[in-house]
Amino acid sequence: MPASRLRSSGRASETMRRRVGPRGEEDGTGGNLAQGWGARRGPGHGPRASSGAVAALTSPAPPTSLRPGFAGGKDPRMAEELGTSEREIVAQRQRKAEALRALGVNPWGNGHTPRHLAADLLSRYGQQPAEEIARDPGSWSVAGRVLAVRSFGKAAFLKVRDRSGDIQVWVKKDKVGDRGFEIYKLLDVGDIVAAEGPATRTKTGELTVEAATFTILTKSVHPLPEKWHGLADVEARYRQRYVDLAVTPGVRETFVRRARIVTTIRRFLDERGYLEVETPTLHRPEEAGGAAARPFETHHNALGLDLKLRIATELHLKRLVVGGLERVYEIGRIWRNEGIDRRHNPEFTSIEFYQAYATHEDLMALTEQLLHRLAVEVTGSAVVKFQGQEIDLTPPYPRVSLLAEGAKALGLPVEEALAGKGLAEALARAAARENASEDAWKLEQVAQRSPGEILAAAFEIFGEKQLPKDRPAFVVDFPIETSPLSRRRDADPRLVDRFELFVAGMEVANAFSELNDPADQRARFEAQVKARAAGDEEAMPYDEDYVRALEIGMPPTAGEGIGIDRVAMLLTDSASIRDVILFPLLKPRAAAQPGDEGPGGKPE
RNA sequence: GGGGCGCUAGCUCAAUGGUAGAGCAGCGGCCUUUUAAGCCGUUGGCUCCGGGUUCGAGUCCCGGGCGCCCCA
Repeated sequence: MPASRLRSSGRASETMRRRVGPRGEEDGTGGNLAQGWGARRGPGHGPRASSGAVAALTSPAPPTSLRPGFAGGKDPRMAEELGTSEREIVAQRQRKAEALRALGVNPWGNGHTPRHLAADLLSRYGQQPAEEIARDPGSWSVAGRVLAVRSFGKAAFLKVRDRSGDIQVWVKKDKVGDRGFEIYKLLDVGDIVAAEGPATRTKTGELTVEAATFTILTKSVHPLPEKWHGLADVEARYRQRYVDLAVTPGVRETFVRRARIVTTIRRFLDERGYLEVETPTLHRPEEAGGAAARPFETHHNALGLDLKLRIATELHLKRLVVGGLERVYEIGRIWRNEGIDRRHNPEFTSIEFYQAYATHEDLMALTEQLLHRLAVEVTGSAVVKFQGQEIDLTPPYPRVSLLAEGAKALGLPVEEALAGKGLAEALARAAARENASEDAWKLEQVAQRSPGEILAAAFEIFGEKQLPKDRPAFVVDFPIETSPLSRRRDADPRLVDRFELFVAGMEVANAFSELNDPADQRARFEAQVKARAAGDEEAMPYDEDYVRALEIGMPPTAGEGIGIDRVAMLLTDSASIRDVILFPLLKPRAAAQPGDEGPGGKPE
């Protein structure tokens, strides 16, 4: 089987670079899909803002104390007039929170449930003109984060965002009353507010809730990024994704799409009789996960057991096929202890699925259907735009022979290349040709390996860049050496029945007819063990239990892995995998070492 | 691991080696139909960190940190 179902991110190339082995897979987010963000709160709980007044009365002063060292002669009462460094802004806002308490409003209260969404107003009124809305303005109860405030003396327009979109709220003193307006005056951009009132359309044409009641539900004490440019600092965006999601256009949509991708895949497979399962993420050291990758190591205390985080879900899933679950899939997290770049994050999500009585050919057709459906359901079109390139995901996808293209790149006939005849010389020539490039180094690295591995490397270096850019392509004809879990091809035992799907230069899927001959599997594992002994840290361990499972008998099966993150990149036009992972792994910021004098710290 | 680029106010960005600035946000004032509302006034700085050169460093040099891109 698929030695490594693909990893969502084109690790394949990396893999090949290093050792031409199987590649990984990935997995999906576990369990529940995005079901909705719905509010699950029940009916109102108790009183709101019950004891605010007491607190307020007893704490009118805290603010000033928050500003150390600012004795500069200003009236402490007017502390608000002091500066606006972040610390000062926080202090100001906390003071406003206290003022809210004095008004009987708990600045971090609970118990309010809006009855409508921004989108509800839009679907009710659409483009109706003001006069028509006025005939049935209703009473709309909305809540959300304030993203902008345009204020006038006794009125203001707020841009409020909830999970469905944005809605303007119009706060007018004569409508919300004195108390409501006092509350409004303590509002800052970033606060969560609730408003209720009739719908209207303003002179400028914007659908608006004209608040009859207005309150602040949650005080935000840190200033939000500037409204026009938003958060541009990439590092800040990843480290404070909550801010990024709140203010950066498109970020929410990206993750909504990602969730849709996962649900669509589930539906697609469920419709075809697949069973979703969950297999262990903690593996014993002697277990082969099913990919070529270095694992994260961990330890179970109570059992005194060394464990590793899974690098693939493959071998467990195939055990389930042995057990009679003929169509299974798992969407879940995979960990690989590798470098980080635009296409790789140490933890990522894969889906692997296995279907008994199917071949890799069947999976090619299935993959085409799935990708097409994902594009249509998630983006609305079979033609997606990725980094300026239009890519048509309408089947069928062309097939490219790794073997033929690899040999061609080396200037050798296929048979000679596979036999290893003249390979070394051809490789040397190719390396020389690539002189200026770093690829020469890669070619040298594989020079001592088997013909199949050399051909795979040659394809990776020369062939991948020739793949069509305006549509996906299946790469087929993989050498057996690169695929320790794939079924040997009946017509040519030097090859396996495997394919990889490339889109936009990324390896998006990896699949094969599964190897179910236990004796062959033993031999493949032995070869892996040898490779490991020879220094290949990504080679698999010999998984005795898996071979035993094959001895029980696995029906003829085909399996595939798809990198969810890469599909998400493709369908959200994201250049970096970090843009489709909510909390990508980053190095911690230096924790300033006070005691650290550093070099030259001493006087002499 | 190597190379390039970046790091200045809460945010987005300026600043021939010579007093660290603007816009937004904030604060005060005016303003009950705004759309980056507007007008007047105003506060706010460990210029990523540590050394060095210099009369003088955000700027030049060395070392370090984090990030991005390319390469490995």
